[in-house]
Amino acid sequence: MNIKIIFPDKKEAAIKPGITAMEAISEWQKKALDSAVAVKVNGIAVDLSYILKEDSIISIIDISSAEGLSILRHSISHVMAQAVQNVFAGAKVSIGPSIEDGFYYDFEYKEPFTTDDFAKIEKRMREIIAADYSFIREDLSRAAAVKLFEKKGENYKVELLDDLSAEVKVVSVYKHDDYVDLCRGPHIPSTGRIKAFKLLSVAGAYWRGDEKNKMLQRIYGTGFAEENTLNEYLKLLEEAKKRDHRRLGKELDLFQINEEVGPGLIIFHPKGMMLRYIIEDWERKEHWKRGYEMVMGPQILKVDLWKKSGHFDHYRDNMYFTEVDEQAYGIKPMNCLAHMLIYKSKIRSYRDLPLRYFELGTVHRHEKTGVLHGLMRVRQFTQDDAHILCTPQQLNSEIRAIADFVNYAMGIFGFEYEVELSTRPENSIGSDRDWELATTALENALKDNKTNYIVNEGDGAFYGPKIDFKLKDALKRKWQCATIQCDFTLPERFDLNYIGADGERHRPVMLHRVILGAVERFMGVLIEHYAGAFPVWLSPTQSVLLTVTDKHIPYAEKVYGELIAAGIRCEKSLENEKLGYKIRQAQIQKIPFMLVIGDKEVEANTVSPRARDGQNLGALSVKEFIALVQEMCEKKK
RNA sequence: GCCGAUGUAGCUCAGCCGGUAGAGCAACUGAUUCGUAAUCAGUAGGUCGCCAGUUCAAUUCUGGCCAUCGGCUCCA
Repeated sequence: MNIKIIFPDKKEAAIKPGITAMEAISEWQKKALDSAVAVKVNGIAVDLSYILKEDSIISIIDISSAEGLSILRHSISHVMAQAVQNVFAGAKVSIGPSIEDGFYYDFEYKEPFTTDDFAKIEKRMREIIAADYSFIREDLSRAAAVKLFEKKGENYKVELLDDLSAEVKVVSVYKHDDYVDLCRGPHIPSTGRIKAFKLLSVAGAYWRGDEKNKMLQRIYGTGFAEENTLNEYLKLLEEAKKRDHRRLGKELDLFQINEEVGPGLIIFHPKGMMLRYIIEDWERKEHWKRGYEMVMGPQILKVDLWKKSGHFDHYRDNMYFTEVDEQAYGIKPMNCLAHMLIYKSKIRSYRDLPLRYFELGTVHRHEKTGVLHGLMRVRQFTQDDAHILCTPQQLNSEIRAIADFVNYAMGIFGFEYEVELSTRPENSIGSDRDWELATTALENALKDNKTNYIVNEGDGAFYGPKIDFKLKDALKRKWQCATIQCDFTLPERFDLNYIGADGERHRPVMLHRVILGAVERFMGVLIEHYAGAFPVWLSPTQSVLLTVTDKHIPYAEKVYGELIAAGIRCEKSLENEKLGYKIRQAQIQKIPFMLVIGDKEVEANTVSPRARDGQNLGALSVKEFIALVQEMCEKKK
């Protein structure tokens, strides 16, 4: 009995069962095999050597697809694991998946690996690739697999096998040369198919991502179909480094982090502070437009209040404490407490709700040393924080309005973002029912707004579930900025009430939310997003006056006076240098407009703006230039 | 906090097997007065992250600490 095979072009073939997918494809379109790394049979990814036993719809997994590249990288990780074991006898393997831009493999070994070892490992990898070993899949009973890896002393693999659910009776292993790995596959047909790879870095990583477990050594690498795409990627990494906000922060004189002051504490220089002021100023107005009221709480609050809120029990490790007049105080790590006390200062009616309290609130959190990172992860930061107190009925529209606000704000800056819904964590307060209500409220709002999101189980705050909005930095690392957290618990703990239409007391719900998140982090992402070349409305310096010779200084001073009087942020470059030099300096500082001032301009009473992109705007009167900049600010350009 | 790497002039980086340090840019001084990405010459600038130890002698070797970088864990 023949079986029916349907190829990607819908062509059908009747073949004898028992031939491999590769053979079947070869009959269909031999050329397709040149760039095929694996194949999908009835929607399931398998090796090209997969034996066809039943009617099958076949599609090719090509190296040019994301899936194909991922399979290639996974195979490279196996080759690397073998190479590491060959070079470092006794190294134990654990897991080695492909990841977004490459792959890694985690090892246990008595000595630390360093990047100096890469040359040796890569050399051995090239030998393995040159030998063109086939990847051979073998299905084993679970017991046989345990025995196999026990014999090899691969206790991490044994642990993985032990933890499989009881229903799993058969597992697969992949072999090439003398290397065997527990693996679902699929893999490329043979090691010789690897054309371009590079090991990138070593790092510690806890076994199974749990800090209670042993720390293994992770080697990161990447691989591509061809040498030139690999080189392009490496070049891209170099380019990304130039966008690093820590580097640009120094080059553009925006901020410093000083060892004498302490880690994770930011000192804003004039230009960084100007950028920050512009962002905050814009944001305040956006809040007023949306019915928020500005408030401000104190920096330190008595410890008893933090006990009442649950922060002392659940957040203490992240808090700083101090003592004043024999009274214990906690330095605020969040802004919500004062906002609740504002709510409580009066009897509230359902007619008053929702109340939206907004505070650019500076908080302190004791972050672990190893996580500090430029502006992105600091110990003192300012949140554009708000707490919305509303009735349960208002919850949906409030959440949706916040999500729209976030979307509007991100649109102003041209950010793409990802949305995650985080559910109840282990160490949390509140009843199951409240968590259920809160989570559903968030989820419904996302659905009503037709937002794509993923669910992050157990990643919520201790008092409630949250919607997180994540932005990416230059190296594609994701940073949480905006967040909406739904909280039934703190209103309970603080006994917040409102009088309903029925004359009875009711409990309001509280939303915690930030739009930009932490101003510091947002600025960090923003700097990388624009690579330091801020649009005119955000640029700390919008224009710089460049004199051709000393004799143009008086006119430049006059223009300067007019520009700053009109609110244009302007600098003077009057030093005795050639114009080319001044332009280069201004270009490096990424200033949007350079105003050239020479004889022509003095005579005609004009300025000649040169845009950052090199474009010459011709002669403009000072008034015209002011209008141009003001219009760009107005339009957020 | 954990694993690894790194720390030399304001910045970017050299400096071998121990004999108290250099380059480019920036700064300063002078000359030049110049039209769209670097004018020339000169000068100055360093407790070699900090603290111990080994040594006749430590930027160099050893230990501890601090900070930074890449990850892990955690997070705005």
